[in-house]
Amino acid sequence: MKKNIEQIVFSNRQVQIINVCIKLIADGGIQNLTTKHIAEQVGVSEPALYRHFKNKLDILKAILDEFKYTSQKEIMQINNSTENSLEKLKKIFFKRIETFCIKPELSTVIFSEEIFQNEEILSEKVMEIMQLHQQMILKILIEAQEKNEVKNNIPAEHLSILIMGSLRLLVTRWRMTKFTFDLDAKSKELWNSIELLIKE
Amino acid sequence: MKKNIEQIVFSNRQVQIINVCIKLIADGGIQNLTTKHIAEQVGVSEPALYRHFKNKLDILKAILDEFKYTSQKEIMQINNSTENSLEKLKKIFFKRIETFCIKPELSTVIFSEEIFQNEEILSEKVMEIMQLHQQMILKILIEAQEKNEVKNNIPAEHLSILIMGSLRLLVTRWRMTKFTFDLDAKSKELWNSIELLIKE
Amino acid sequence: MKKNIEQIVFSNRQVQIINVCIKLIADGGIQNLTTKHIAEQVGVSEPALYRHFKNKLDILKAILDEFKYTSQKEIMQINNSTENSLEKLKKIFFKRIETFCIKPELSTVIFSEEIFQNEEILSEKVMEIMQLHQQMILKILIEAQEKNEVKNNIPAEHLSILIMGSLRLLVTRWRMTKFTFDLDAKSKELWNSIELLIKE
Amino acid sequence: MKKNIEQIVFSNRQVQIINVCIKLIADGGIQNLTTKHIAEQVGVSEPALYRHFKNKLDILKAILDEFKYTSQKEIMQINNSTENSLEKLKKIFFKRIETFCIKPELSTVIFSEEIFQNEEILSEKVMEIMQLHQQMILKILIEAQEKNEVKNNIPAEHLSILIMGSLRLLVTRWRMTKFTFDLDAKSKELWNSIELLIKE
DNA sequence: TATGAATGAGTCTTCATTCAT
DNA sequence: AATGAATGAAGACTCATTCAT
Repeated sequence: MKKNIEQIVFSNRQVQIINVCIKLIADGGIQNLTTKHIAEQVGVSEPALYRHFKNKLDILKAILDEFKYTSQKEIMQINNSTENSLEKLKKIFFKRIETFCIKPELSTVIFSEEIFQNEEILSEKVMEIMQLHQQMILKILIEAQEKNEVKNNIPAEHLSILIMGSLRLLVTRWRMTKFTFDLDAKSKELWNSIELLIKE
Repeated sequence: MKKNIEQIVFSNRQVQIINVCIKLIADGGIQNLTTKHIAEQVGVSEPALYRHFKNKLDILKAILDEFKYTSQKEIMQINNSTENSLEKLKKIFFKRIETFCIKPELSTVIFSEEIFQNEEILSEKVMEIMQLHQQMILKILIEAQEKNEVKNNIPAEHLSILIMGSLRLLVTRWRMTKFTFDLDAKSKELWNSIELLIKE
Repeated sequence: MKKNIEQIVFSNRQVQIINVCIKLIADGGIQNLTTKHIAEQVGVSEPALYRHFKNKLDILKAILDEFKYTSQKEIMQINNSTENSLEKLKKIFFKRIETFCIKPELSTVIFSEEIFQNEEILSEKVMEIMQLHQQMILKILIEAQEKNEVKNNIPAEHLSILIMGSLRLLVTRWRMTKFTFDLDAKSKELWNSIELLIKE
Repeated sequence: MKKNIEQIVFSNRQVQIINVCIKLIADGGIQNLTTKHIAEQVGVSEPALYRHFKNKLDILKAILDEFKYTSQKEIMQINNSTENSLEKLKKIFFKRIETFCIKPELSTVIFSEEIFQNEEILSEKVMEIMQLHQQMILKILIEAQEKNEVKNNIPAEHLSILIMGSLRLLVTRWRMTKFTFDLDAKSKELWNSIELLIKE
């Protein structure tokens, strides 16, 4: 919010590599992300990867930058709309769900902070992404409480943890059951319950 | 619940190795868990490890088995007490928090399902552990609803996701901020809010 | 005879590796065939070997395939000639001797079935090679008996064992005396005796 | 013949270890002969083996010494009998077959000179054993030729190669077909053919 | 832009052997 | 006579990366 959103431009090949990497991590964890596997999946030789990224670390950075950029844009857009606060929260909630429905592998990568804890620079980026969401949701929740759209007797921070925590856990369960249930439907039901609970 | 709890006995050395491994994973992710590092931290040569575990996979299995065994015991004990249902939930909630306060590294390992997704047998164990908790909490929540200790207009499953999801997210934030805030205090506040929300 | 001869193409490096391996086995047995030694003798690093063969087993397979292919070709060629049967036998006999004279190390590898008994797939290949020779020699011997070139009162199978057995033992002695006698000369003398014995 | 036969005394445990080793080599080649496997099969711990043999090399020496001692005794006995020369040859021939019939694994070890070529001291012992047999057979063959029991127009050395070579090959085939044919019967038939060929 | 060949550093694991008990 | 614990050396193989073409 403080920093400007940096426009990121990736070449087609870079985007392809990023997506292949997300899939590889989703499939077999960070240990599955080897240059050999990436090259195989992309359909080029290993050295070719180095034309597009300086090294493996740079690919991981790119994954996070891409995600950060996209979700930042989405969140901003929702926040700048004229809807009421509760509606904004709902939109953010479902935007995330939508992202994962479209690209399920992403959920594995984004919610596995462990993957990026090896490198200072990566774990910082993960923190940034988490805070980005958290602060925006907190801000909107406080607005909502001020406008009496949401209960006042619960600290906004706790509401934020409840909402995002349950979103994360639902997605985690979806992922662990190999995406076998309908995340879209389940998340709508969950949101209804959340609304019921937090609304004044 | 269906299966009997299997008693697991690990030698001193095995327990030491298990703990070293948990620390290594917490420090630098699964990629940091190499036989070289384990041996260094334990203070023996690499081959010596193979006297105590068949191979690396067996150590990871042991970590999960240990945790499963311990939390199963705790949960059973709480469930068999004569307290009311809400009190039981609270006890389970704080028991988990306590476990992580005592051994913070464990939180990294236990909530990073990604670590274990490489191997079928490990991800199955992770699923078992998750289901163990989930099912017990669900059961207690339903009892609580029947006894009107907890709101009836929200599906128990959603309440379960809210409770466990927020617990997980709080712990995750604690971990990502390098254990710099007082988890014990924060969790108590969070629980108060949860109670406020879900009580009739 | 039933199956077609499969053309095998090995790169220069592959051929070099194969030959180095044959030498290493001849020098110090299968226990001497380590990736370290192979790499040293080839003059590359150990990992480089894996660019040319999937693993060590594949190198051993290649050794046998190469030999099988070569001797199959030779035998076929001799068999398809218009010479009389005894002459064919002689040609096959001396062809094998010639092969070993040119590449003495090969004798160690080829007659040491023990080397390959570790792996099902290798011992099968060894069997194939043995049967290939045996069946052809048997066929020619039976023809020879029918044409009265060779004694009829001895089963062809026994003659085959006598011929191939003595060839093998002569080569084994040559090998065990570190190739110090003139195999070429000795084998000619031996063949004369064999002819004297088996001719009508 | 020149040297005296050295009496060798092995303890029960030593004999057990020797036999286990022979089986292990027969089963999976020299690479299968590890202290771990030996200990497992004997039913003791690895260090216990070192109470009975100085090291692994000493076990291999013992295998060869045992075999040498036994066959030396047998051969001497046969040679000292009053039978005619051809009969002696036959006895030696069948004595070896009998040995293998009783202890099939031995055939793998004894005819796989490659196993012992790693160590000078072992390959020397193998040579000694081979020469022991060869020289005795040669001596008897020459006697037989002098007494006109056997053809004179073939060098005794060639007859020796034919006899021992075919014995070896028959046994090798028996071994490679996993001892599935009746070696005893087949060897009798083979000997008949040999006699037919070499008798005057 | 791409690749075939290569490699130093490191992976997990097994080897024969020793030592204190 | 035997073992539990340990280890230096070595085993096969993989890693990310470089370089010449």
